[in-house]
Amino acid sequence: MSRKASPVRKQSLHALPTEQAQARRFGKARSARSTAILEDYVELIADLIESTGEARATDIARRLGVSHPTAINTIARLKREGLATARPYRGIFLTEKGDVLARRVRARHRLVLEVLLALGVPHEAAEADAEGIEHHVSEATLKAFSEFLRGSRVKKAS
Amino acid sequence: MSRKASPVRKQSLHALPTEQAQARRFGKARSARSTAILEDYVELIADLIESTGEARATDIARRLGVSHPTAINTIARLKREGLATARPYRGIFLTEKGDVLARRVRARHRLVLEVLLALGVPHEAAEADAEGIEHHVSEATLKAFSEFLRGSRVKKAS
DNA sequence: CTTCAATTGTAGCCAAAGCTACATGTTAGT
DNA sequence: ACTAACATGTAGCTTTGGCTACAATTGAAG
Ligand SMILES: [Mn+2]
Ligand SMILES: [Mn+2]
Ligand SMILES: [Mn+2]
Ligand SMILES: [Mn+2]
Repeated sequence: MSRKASPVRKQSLHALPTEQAQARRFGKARSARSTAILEDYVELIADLIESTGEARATDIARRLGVSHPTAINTIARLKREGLATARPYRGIFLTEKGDVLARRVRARHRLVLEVLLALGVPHEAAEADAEGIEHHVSEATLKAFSEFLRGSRVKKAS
Repeated sequence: MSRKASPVRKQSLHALPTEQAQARRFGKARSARSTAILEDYVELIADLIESTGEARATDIARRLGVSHPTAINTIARLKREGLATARPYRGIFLTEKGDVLARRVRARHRLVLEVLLALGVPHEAAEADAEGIEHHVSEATLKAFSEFLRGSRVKKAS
């Protein structure tokens, strides 16, 4: 490739996409990867507040399985990005923006999990995989997922 | 939470998993994230070699949408991890280990893509989302996916 | 055989995520 | 009121994955 004028151009069964298309796709995956952690944090903070009344930095660290300085660093990033605030020794709080994001992320998480379960993925694998997959699901895919679930719920009820 | 003996422990509709379970899940997602880029590179290198005869660093960079030093850096990591070798001005080559990984990754990529399409996700969204999702799909999920596809192929043939 | 464009490499920067080790602050219980 | 356990914060390090700018090498075409 490159300078060499492509010689025979043997076509394989799975042809490559154009450079531009492929770069666009990889770029989307990269940007999803870079927001994945923020999403996990706001979702977890919302969950903790809802189920225990507060979200403390150490609890967040333990649930994520990271050291507490790591959690504190990331929480600082949340603050910088206007997603959260903190009152020391009193826990972490979501801003309006953070709360909106948390709701979206939570809805997506549940939907992905339900689809995996509906496809017959065993419970624990579904839970674990959903934690990663959720960050890479576009609106279009979300819509397809919820329509698929509507369908399979109808089928189950018959 | 934390020191405070949990008072009423009001149960919500979606109870939290245990700390250990949740930490295990997040840990898996983190480790998948850290290998995602390696996987994309070996897959792309295999694709380029198969369809054009060689995989040059600049072509890889263009297709990924990153600068060429970034690609070269990551290729250095591939070499360090024993996945690839390079002959300057002659392209990148996969080691046996790299080739094994590339095959697995490619199979997974196709399967994820097919499942998304079967669920009714529009083509371009499916292609883009698959690029991210593929790195977070466990063996168990893969198995469920291929069984689901077998089912839907049968249904289509009826 | 020369040249010049393309490829490859190097240097040096940045931010994000992770870590350990240590320091400081709070508060629950006695 | 004290104090010890726990929460929080700080310092300083690493690796990864980005970038730009510049340098060096190669080889295709004239
Ligand atoms: Mn997640
Ligand atoms: Mn989640
Ligand atoms: Mn990918
Ligand atoms: Mn892929």
